[in-house]
Amino acid sequence: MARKRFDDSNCSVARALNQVGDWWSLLIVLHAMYGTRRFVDFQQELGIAKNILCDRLARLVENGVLKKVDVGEHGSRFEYRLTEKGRDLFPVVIALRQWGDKWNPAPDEVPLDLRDKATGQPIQPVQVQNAKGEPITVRDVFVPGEPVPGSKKRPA
Amino acid sequence: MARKRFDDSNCSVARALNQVGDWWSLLIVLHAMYGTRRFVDFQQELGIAKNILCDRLARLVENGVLKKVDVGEHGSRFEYRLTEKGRDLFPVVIALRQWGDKWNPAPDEVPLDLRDKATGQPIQPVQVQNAKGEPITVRDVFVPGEPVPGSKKRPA
DNA sequence: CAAATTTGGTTTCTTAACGCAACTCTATTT
DNA sequence: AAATAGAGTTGCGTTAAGAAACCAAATTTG
Repeated sequence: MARKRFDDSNCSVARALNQVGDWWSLLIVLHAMYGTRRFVDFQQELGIAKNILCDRLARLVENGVLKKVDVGEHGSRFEYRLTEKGRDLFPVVIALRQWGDKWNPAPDEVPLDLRDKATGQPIQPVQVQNAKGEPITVRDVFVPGEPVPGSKKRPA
Repeated sequence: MARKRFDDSNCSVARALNQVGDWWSLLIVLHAMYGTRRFVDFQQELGIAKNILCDRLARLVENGVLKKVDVGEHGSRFEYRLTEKGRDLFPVVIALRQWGDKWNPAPDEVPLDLRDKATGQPIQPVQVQNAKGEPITVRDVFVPGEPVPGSKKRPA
């Protein structure tokens, strides 16, 4: 996070970025979705400094993305698990993953083969869809009440 | 951006975050999707410092998300427009927007009413879908070749 | 034509965040 | 009882973010 806070911004994207918009938070959420739950595992998998990890986990818990669960088990006492709010970031993370795979592919990396447990089939690319379920782009949409974007510059 | 670079990370999410994962970049892309193109407009709409805006625009151009177009027009010489790569962030931005609207609603803000130009109908929530087009959650997927996430901790 | 403005950008300087390493504290294993 | 692991905290140096001032070219204004 930077110094500029957007908690009170009137833009929900800005507020969302305020919660998960820094370097590490989304990666933590990503790994949490992959099944990581414990402090040391996050630390080793991400290669993140411990104090930063502390800070990010605390903030994610504070924002309701993760919950801290006390598990009194063989030396490991806490687990960080996704809340519903956190799990709801699934489309965001997957969309970002697919974007990265498409536009910045690594030669030595397979482009994420996520599959449906029920069917074993690969998932579809995340896309924005209209009411009929057809994929649409940024050029196909408008915000009612505003001049159509692209035709003319917005007043402010 | 922070000091730790992920250009060479073997995770495409990390690499994606390397390009648009800081505070401002995604907001710039968002506003570009709303139709903003000129330096001063970005600056005023976002309330961003000019040097940071310079830096972010340059980086986004460098990464192929925006392109800088010289338009010799009444004192404004450049426009920053989305490339296809940039427009392809549409699902990411919308998913993030919808997540923010859902989980951090602002009392005085309407939760984004994006509509299809063709039909005038609102768009659907961005979701991850299986091969049949059914929405699925993080719990419904697995990565082939790995132990099923959630059942047991991954080796690394 | 000269002065003020606009646009896009650079420089300077302060402040805050990042990252490493070392240290702490509790619980567990040996 | 000593050693180890998990989960942090503290200190400190490095680096990036941010505000504000300054710059230069083109444009508008008077």
